[in-house]
Amino acid sequence: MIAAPDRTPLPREFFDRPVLEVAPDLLGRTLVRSTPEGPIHLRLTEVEAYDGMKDPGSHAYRGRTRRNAVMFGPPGYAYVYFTYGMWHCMNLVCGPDGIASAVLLRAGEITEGAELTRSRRRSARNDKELAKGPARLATALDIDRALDGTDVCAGLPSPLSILTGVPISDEQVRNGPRTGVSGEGGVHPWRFWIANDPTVSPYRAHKPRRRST
DNA sequence: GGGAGGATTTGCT
DNA sequence: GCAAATCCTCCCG
Repeated sequence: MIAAPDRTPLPREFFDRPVLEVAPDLLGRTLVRSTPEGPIHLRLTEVEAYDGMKDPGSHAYRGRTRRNAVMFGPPGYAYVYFTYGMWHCMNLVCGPDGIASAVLLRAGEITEGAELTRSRRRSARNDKELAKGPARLATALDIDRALDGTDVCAGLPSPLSILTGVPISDEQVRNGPRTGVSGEGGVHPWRFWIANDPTVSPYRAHKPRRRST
């Protein structure tokens, strides 16, 4: 018999572990974004781990700044940053207070409230593309820096929380190099996704940008 | 489906 | 100044 999904939010202890344990364990869980129009549910299908100050791919590599301060705090909080002049990306802070590790939420499947996301994702040609990529995910769920530092373990109602759900089996987890990470930080196979899931974003190696003419 | 080029602004060196 | 944990449109095949 199949157990019903557990709708309690993941407790803080879930995030208070090494980030390389937490990242694959997040796959298949449901991120709940509560909005005035109603809840949006996102089943996580792809994530990336950023492992502390030693990780050259991490925003924490060059130390604490105002931008990345949440990464250095306690686990179970959202770190939301702005990049490329246009986009937001969301992470979940892991490990104990003082260790700047986090998991980037890269893609997922909208399982409830898709109609609330389509007006923000006009370029999506089908529902699989609504949250296929970290900035698309944040756009679909109306996530911006106002949510930086949000406690995702506070319990409902909260702007953001993660339902315990039903974890997926290890056999369904794949891993490989991180996407779009420059330099030596890109070599770590710390991107995790669900095998054969159509909402996983395509792999793209980092490409330095040329100056405009 | 994949590559090139542009968009657009913040944060840090 | 310039790079940035990206995405979109256009074009090609």
